[in-house]
Amino acid sequence: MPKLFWMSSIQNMRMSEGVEWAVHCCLNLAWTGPDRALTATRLAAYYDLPAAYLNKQLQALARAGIVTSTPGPRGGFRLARPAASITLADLVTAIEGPEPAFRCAEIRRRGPGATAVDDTRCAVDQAMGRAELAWRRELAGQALSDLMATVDRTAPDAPERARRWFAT
Amino acid sequence: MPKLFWMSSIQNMRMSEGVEWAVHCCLNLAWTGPDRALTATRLAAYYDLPAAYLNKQLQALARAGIVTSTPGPRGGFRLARPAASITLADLVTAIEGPEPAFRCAEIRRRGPGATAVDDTRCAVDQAMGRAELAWRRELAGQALSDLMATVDRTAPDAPERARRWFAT
DNA sequence: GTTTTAGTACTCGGATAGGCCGTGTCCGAGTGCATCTGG
DNA sequence: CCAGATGCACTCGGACACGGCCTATCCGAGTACTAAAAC
Repeated sequence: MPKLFWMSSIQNMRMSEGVEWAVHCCLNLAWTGPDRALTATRLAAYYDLPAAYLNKQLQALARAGIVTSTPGPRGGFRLARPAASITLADLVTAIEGPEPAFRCAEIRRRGPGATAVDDTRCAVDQAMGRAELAWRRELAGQALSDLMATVDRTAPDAPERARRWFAT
Repeated sequence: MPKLFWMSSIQNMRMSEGVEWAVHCCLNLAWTGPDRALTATRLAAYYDLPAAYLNKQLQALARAGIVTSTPGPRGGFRLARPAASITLADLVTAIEGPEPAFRCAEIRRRGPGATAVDDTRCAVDQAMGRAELAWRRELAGQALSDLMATVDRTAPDAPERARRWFAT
């Protein structure tokens, strides 16, 4: 029997799904406004997510200075600054970390083929770095306010519905 | 003792190091030329890498049609087409797979905040898709021949040294 | 009635387990070469 | 000497373990509100 269905190991380089959670949560925080704080539990309930784990992601945002956290009753999270000055690059960096996806292991300096120890940069690393720079640049060009505008255009009732649900 | 050193979980979204291996190996294949095949064992020895695992990566390249493999004595791998028509995007896709790094889980359709089931695309997914498109576009703009030119400029003796080592 | 004070419920915060995928290794199928043998 | 058959060594190819990181969860520290009690 020939092996027709055989999928290679194709699922590498996955971004943490916490990024999607973070962006959606920040949208809700922006719609709610700075006067009211939303708790991790409530945000998790809105999207049917594990509350404790979402809390972990929000903590990362707090450490990055994107949101502020207040403990105790009537506490929760709120945006630390206007939505126009929060970019997708900020959010991705806060969750995924500042490390680039491609890390040059400098294999060119290992084994018999080792090049002389000079200060030249690996050509592969350079090319990959350029690509990743383009990626981050594109992310930095999209602010949270831009996403809000897009949602206002594609699903105009979503913000009001969220506001209403979180108000209760 | 206060915990001064505390790093958050910052190591996400890592690209497989097999990509770096693949690119360097393809460079050597290009320098060697299509007349001679290089075995996985020999390529691994050149960079002091685990031979069997490198073989696995080269198999992925073979499946993608980037290299051709010939079994038996005097067998090995060689480039399937000229270096100018092999882009970094091809290599990354061959190793990492065609799936994008960001996969929208559509959490906006879950829980009480679920939007109506329409055909609109998630705004977050759109923005992330744009960024990843820019990344892939930059990768597609760099061919293997461009990398060879860069190496010729920064380390002019590397190609000849490789040719000589692999010739023995 | 006002002020103080204790209690309580609720929130974030970090430390702690489980599962999946990348990393690494192994052995079998197939091929080309070299050698040996017969003409 | 030459042609054919045989054995062998070498290669890729896919199947099998191990470990690290993401996912998920739990309990403790801290705070604001509530309510009771004393003045």
